[in-house]
Amino acid sequence: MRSDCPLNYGLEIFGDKWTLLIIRDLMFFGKRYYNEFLASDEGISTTVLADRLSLLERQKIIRKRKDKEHKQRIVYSLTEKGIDLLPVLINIGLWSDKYASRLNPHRDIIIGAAKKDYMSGIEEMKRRLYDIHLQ
Amino acid sequence: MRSDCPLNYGLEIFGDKWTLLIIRDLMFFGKRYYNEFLASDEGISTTVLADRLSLLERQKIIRKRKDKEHKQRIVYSLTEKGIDLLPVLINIGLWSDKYASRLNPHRDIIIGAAKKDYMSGIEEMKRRLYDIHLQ
DNA sequence: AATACCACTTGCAAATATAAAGTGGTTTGT
DNA sequence: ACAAACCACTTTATATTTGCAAGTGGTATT
Repeated sequence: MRSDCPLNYGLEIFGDKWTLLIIRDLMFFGKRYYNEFLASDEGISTTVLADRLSLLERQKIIRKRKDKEHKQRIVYSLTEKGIDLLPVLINIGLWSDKYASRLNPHRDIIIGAAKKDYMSGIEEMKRRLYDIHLQ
Repeated sequence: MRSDCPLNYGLEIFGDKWTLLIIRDLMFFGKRYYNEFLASDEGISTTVLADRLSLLERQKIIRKRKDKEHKQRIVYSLTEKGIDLLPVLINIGLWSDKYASRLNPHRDIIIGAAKKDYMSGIEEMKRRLYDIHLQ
């Protein structure tokens, strides 16, 4: 049910594991194509992926464009609204890093980017994401 | 499917709307009892509430205790692991506040607490939550 | 002693999410 | 030029989750 809580607004949109994993892939792993998302370690299904991409596009968190060279290929990228989710993802990552086992390969990409210099790290990452968004 | 990504660890646990709404109720609205959670605006069902409380307890994000005066009454509170989710919730709230309509009554409680002085606000709120946790 | 309250649990229908296979077009390789 | 492979999805069928109503075994209130 919808409510007037601002937290609930966000949770209605991305309070779902798969949605946030797609945003993670765009944000930290530089993925852009449908089949790149499909290949993620968590094993998202085509149905769920299509559903979430369409939801994210309707919410204007991501943008869909056709690749200039390959007509059948579609390029996804984060909008400003999507890029603004970086602090949310970073803080989920920092929390997980504190409470999960440290032995994993993705750790350096997500946590290393944030931990040492949290705010300036976010600014730098935002700039890079904007570049991709605007190119 | 489980993966080695630190983000995924967190999402496996609380990457679910209802779970985060319960944490919100504990964190910002001072709720402590089963029927207080049931009464939230979003209308959680008893089945889902019982399921999520048990999950959160198994993950040691919340703690269950019996009320001293009323034996049948059970008091829920956030553990340190739960309190450490504050930056996640705050940032979801800040994002929602930026992109949702501003006309809602919960806004001041969540956003007002964070926006003006973000870091020291978090520290103060953590202290209050620890007091509840330790009492 | 009866009634109300408490934190759940159970049973079941309905809604939702998911996997597996298929579709129609595009590009690649020969 | 033609077949095979690739692309981003749909469709179909099954599995899971959810909401609802009612019930449970206690405890507190009147």
